[in-house]
Amino acid sequence: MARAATTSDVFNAIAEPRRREILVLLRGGERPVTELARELGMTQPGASKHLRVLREVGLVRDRRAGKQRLYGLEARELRAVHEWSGGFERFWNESFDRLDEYVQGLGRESQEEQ
Amino acid sequence: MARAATTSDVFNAIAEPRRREILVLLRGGERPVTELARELGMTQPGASKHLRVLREVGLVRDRRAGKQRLYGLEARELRAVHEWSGGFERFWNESFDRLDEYVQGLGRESQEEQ
DNA sequence: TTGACATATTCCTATATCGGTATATGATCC
DNA sequence: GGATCATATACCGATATAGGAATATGTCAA
Repeated sequence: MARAATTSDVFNAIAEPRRREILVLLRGGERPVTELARELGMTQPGASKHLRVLREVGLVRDRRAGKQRLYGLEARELRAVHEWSGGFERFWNESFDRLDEYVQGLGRESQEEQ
Repeated sequence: MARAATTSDVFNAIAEPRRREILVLLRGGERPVTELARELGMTQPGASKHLRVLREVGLVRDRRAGKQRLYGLEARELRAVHEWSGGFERFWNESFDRLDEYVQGLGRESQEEQ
């Protein structure tokens, strides 16, 4: 078995950095493919292929506007990612607490050294 | 070029569902590989390989405990995921607003049909 | 219809999986 | 040391990329 398809999952879709960049750019409003490609320094086919993945997982919607096709954000699915990662909030706070203890421990040690 | 390494990024590491399951399990406390494998219905080498990825991106730490090696959560890096996805919060709310408008639009249409 | 512009798809190659099986490494205890 | 338990690694196969180049599809306008 190989890695799961990028279109199988929002988590897989946003694993690719360029796709995350696209999503961030789209926060600034709808855009055609060529503009996205230009702003991100990639080829038009490259951008098109990433947008296809994003569309298949529902992170992006498209609509025709004359000769162009405008892509826009459809962020609903990102909520799942936010909530899943939020389920670990108390653990990263815990980590920081442990870090604090560690730093205090260092402080005590340096006092003992003197 | 192929897909980026799973160890290149927290986003890539958590793209794999089994790895997300492992992280969730570890919220219940440290565990040895064999127990994780048993609880998730996968082989021991399978679990080991996933844990290696998680360790390389810093989502998991390990410590020896006698004959066993205990794996524990290191959730700090998940904060980045939470914050990144949180940057889209106002957009998924917007999406719901648009959905409301859409539903109201449907309502108007059905009234017009009568 | 033809031309021009915008976008999508196809074909290609190199690469990095994921899962399974077999095996190697490591630690503990006698 | 040797046996045993716990874990990691190596090897294999099938598969799904991501990017680049070339090309196909689609849309508008005259």
